[in-house]
Amino acid sequence: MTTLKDVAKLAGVTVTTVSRVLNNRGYISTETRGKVMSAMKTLDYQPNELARSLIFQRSRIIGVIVPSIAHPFFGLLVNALEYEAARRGYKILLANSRHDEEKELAYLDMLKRNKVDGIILASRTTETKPFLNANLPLLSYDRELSPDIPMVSADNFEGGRLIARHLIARDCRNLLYISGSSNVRQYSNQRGNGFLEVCEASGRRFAVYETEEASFNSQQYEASIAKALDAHPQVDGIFASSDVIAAQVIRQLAARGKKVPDDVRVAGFDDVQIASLLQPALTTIHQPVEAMVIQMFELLERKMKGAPTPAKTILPVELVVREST
Amino acid sequence: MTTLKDVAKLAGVTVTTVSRVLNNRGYISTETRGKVMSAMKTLDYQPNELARSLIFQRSRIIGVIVPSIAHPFFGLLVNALEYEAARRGYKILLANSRHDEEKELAYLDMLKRNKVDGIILASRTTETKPFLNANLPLLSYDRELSPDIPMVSADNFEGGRLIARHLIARDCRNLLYISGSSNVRQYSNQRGNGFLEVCEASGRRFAVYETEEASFNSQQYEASIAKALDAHPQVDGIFASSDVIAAQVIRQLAARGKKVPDDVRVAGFDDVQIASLLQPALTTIHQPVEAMVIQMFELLERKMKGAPTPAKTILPVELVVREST
DNA sequence: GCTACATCTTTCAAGGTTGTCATGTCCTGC
DNA sequence: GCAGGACATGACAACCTTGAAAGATGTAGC
Repeated sequence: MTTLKDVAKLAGVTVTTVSRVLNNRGYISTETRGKVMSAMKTLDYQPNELARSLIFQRSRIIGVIVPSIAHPFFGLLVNALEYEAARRGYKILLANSRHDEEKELAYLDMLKRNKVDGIILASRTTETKPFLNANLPLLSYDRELSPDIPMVSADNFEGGRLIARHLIARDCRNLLYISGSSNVRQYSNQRGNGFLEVCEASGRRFAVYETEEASFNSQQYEASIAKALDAHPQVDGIFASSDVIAAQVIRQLAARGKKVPDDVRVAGFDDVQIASLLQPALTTIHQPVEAMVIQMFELLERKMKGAPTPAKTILPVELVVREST
Repeated sequence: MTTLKDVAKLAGVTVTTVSRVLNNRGYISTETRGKVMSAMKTLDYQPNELARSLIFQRSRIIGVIVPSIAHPFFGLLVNALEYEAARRGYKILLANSRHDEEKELAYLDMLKRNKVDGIILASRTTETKPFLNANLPLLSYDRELSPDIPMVSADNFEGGRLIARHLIARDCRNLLYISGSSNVRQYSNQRGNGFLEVCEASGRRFAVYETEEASFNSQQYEASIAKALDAHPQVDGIFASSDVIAAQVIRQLAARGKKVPDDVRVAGFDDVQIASLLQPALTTIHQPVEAMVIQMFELLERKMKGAPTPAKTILPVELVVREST
């Protein structure tokens, strides 16, 4: 590995001078600058970020904790996060908690040891104390953890209302909400609340089904969906709390001989890739991923400066009407 | 931030002694150990990995360069990578190249500056020199870059053969291969070669369609698929080079009034989540993600030790028969 | 001829940790 | 009564970089 010392020796100056050239600071003669530059080039010198981080007490690394990067929505989110991070000169250290509380805390420790400049938590912790004590710029996606931890989220409530109004406009009379799981702290539960509020106001028949915790983790919802459909054979409008669940709903409807959208209209949430790949393509709510990600960095940087931050930032969603309704 | 110094002061010893306790090295009296331990606890001390990395000249960070983490297959791959990394005490620094050669090289530099212990390259570079000169444990997924850069890949050739044989067994007479793109260096082109080899041997009619470079990047293949289907209205068996393309093929077949699998049988490749969510669920080739990932770390660790590594490691695939064939 | 200042470079300490070597005490064995 | 080892801790340099301060040179102004 070539270091400043090597460059300095080759250029016949001290390391400080090389550092000066590197950082364009203080007085340097054009002659010296030239010698140093060419020495850097011949040795293919790369500054050691570890050493710089140690001095500056900042690593420009952001830790991102997600349940699983294999989940299509988190793939979308982290993709945008990484893009915005690179644009702002940050790097992303990735951690998959697998919904495991213990792993999550272990990752928190790991990120602290690695002196990340901030953490974006998109996983579903129940234990908030360690995060509060972390003494690190921290924010969460879609989780209300504490007033001190700003949350960024899509307007789930409005999303739910948009879907309900849309299904009602399509003349659905028997509505059903199939939810992935209902962690109290998850702001995404609001999508159900918004949906139900409109249903209730409309005077139409509606029902709610929740899948079990375990099935949420494995993303296997078959049994719960079957139960919901069995209990409501007359249903003609379904709102699934995610596109993945909606896809499974459509499959099970097909197995029962029901056609989408003719017999039953189905909508999802998230607008991940499968939504447009399904046959019929899925009506869904588009989460403003880019806007959320930009907001996350704004908030993190504000926290780094010690500036106050809003407890909640809710960004507007969009109804995407496709073929399934 | 609490450092060794703080702990030492509180425990009434020197930093060396604290370091000793921390690393269980050398002689330490039980009394001192106790004092140090409790001091570490009260101060909630976390060793600074930046400083350790600087000394040990190893960061235990692995850089992973993928085209896009939003692509479902790379989501699957990176998920497994991160899991295996954590198991072995490594962390993952994520980089999305977005198929951009320039970004890829910028990321390489970034990873070098950050002193990663190794790089896993799952992106499609054409410029290999900088990577060869990187002087870093490096390996690639699915790309034959150079004999010095070990490649890990699924047995794409065999996968293509399995699909061809399966379609033929299902009595398809007019076969079609729709490929995502054909970068010469991509080993995954072998899936087409395997498919075509069997087609040829069978004496059946078959054809090949390639989507354009640009459409590969955006994952929008509509136009190419339409062209392929228009040119071959009599086709009854299609092998798409990825599940995402297969999904779009199924959509377009439906638009043309063709039923899958009754009129046309369709198979994909990768076995990502959509394969089982589609209606009908997709027959596909399962890539041995876990095995590949384990192999990648084995190879990286071998490279770190300076041990020789095989140029290619091809792992067996599996035919997953679902409803679309 | 001297001061004052601008220009250029070096010396030294620091960031948090670890490894080497030195120092010191105590015990065992002859 | 003392050598030789086991045990226990400390001082210091090192990893690579940066910043402050000091030193060195040149030059303009009086």
